[in-house]
Amino acid sequence: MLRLSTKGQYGVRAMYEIARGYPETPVTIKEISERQDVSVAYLEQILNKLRKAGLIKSIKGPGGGYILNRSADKISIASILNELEGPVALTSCLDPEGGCVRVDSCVTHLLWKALGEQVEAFLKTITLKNLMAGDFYSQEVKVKDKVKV
Amino acid sequence: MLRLSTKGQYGVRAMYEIARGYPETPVTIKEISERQDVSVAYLEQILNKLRKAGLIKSIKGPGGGYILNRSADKISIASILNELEGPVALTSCLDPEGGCVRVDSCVTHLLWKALGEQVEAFLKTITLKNLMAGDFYSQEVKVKDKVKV
DNA sequence: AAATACCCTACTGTTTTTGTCAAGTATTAT
DNA sequence: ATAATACTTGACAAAAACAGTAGGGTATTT
Repeated sequence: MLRLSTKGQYGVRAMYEIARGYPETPVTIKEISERQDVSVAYLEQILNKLRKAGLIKSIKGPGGGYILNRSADKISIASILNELEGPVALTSCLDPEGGCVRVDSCVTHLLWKALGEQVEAFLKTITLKNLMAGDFYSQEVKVKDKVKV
Repeated sequence: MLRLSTKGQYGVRAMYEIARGYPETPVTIKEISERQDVSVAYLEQILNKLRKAGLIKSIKGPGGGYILNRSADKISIASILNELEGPVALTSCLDPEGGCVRVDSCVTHLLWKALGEQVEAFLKTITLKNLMAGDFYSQEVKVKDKVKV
């Protein structure tokens, strides 16, 4: 259950490669493609979104490539996935645009909401820098002491 | 991102209805269908899985229906979702059957693993009883202090 | 002006999801 | 017995989401 799309996975891995070049060396799509074994065309789609979101910037022409727009410790995994897959919304009920017709009567509504918040909180605490260092400080993600309906 | 399938959602809601009848009254599919607005045919599939998993038992014939196999405080949301959607496996990498060809080189492997474990831990702490009471004690789900690769 | 490298949109095959349908089996009440 | 109730099972199909390709375009450097 709860599979992450390849877009999200590849996106994080691509960001990891770009982070490795920061702040000096732009990394080309081709390099990312080879190192992470993802097609250039597919990466183009992914990096485009991340660029538009302001996470990375691109430099055209020879010697160009992609580079982080801010330092690795300021880019969370959550911010990457949010751009590529949208916000965590375990049910259509919880889609940002709303549309839950049963909200009040839906007994599980708050449950999914709490779980979503927990996931989001976790992903926010982990940055690209953490990923590169290979250690995840999971600072006690606490959702809520008690949620009473 | 991370959408839960309707099967999982309906499953939890169906279990909620069945829990309401426990331990006296078997609840029929028809009743669940009406109260939760899910088709009888679809519920049949879902309840069948839950029955085979031993979470509920069925009583045939008039006056029959479904009933919990153990008390509501002994059935976690995790156990329901696990039957209907399989274990949390955010990437194919983490599928129980294995098959990750890159494990060592995959920088994100541990990240997804940690997140999955966090989700699973959260869902395990919440039981049908909690759901019925409407309060989720989220007892500080702590993943790991520090994971060093 | 040639080479490099990003930019953008459309499209398509596959897989998963979300159900429906039809025919069956078991049990109870009369 | 038999009719009514209710669960059981497997096949199937429409629709949505996913994963990725293709092909042309634009900007920059040497």
